[in-house]
Amino acid sequence: MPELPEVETMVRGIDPVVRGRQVVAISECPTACKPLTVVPGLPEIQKALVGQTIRAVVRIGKRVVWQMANELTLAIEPRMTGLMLRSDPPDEAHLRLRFDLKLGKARSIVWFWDRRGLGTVKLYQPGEFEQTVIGQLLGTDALSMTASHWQKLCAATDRPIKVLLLDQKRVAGIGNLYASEILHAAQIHPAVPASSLTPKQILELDRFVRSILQTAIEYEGSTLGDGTYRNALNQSGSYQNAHQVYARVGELCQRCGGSIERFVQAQRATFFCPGCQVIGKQRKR
DNA sequence: ATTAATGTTCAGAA
DNA sequence: TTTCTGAACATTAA
Repeated sequence: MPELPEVETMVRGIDPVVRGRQVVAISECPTACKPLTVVPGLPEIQKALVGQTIRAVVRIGKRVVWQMANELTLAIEPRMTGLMLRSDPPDEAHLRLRFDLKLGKARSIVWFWDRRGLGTVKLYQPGEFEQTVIGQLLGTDALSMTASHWQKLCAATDRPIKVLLLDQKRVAGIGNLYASEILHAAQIHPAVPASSLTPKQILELDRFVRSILQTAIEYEGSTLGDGTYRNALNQSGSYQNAHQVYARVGELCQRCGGSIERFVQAQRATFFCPGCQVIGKQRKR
């Protein structure tokens, strides 16, 4: 679930107890059901990071990234259910990693908690993260996109616009939930080929990508029905209350009164309003 | 009690 | 080269 707003909230939440601190210990949690993916391996990460200082914590796409003073990079990818916490976790059973940090006499503990265990923690050598992840796996950050960049991306493919929004190699940060919300705000049908968007729709897309993601950050993300997502203090986000279409099948569109529908695209649930997100609308005048 | 579905990513196949 | 499929896992709803 964690998409750009949720990961940004995690980064901001742990920053006060991570940035500028020294790593005292990194340990596996004995209660964890199964180990998660740690690359190259926990012993190697411990050896490389213990005693080192964390220069900064930043969000890169949907990853929480620790930039170490010695130029190493630790990238934590929450995937479906991972959380970074600086307080008591939702439960003890799904704690995966514990980071003990210090600044002078001040000590802090940061947890990586992950219910499904699909998250990953990877250590990168100097320059490696920039080259392999930023350079090869991720496109421009969604908050840094421009209308002309959207124009180029959309013109280059006939894939449905919603599928394009989810392609991290093209645009980094947008996930399944916000893709539906953004397209509803921009009044674009999720299934239209990206190449068929009108100039006006490109401008609307550009505008709402930013405004929806920024608002969702202000609301500290979306905590869905199962309550999995929490901020760094184990509190729910509140952007779910602002959702217009996501998981609202059968409810009435607040813009046009249409009944929200769901369909499957690229094996993912898509939500939209058939009343104001119409295929071919761009051809009318 | 099985089966389907859930927010993400990517290796491998088409 | 680009795009699609299935698998990784735990939990809940049907």
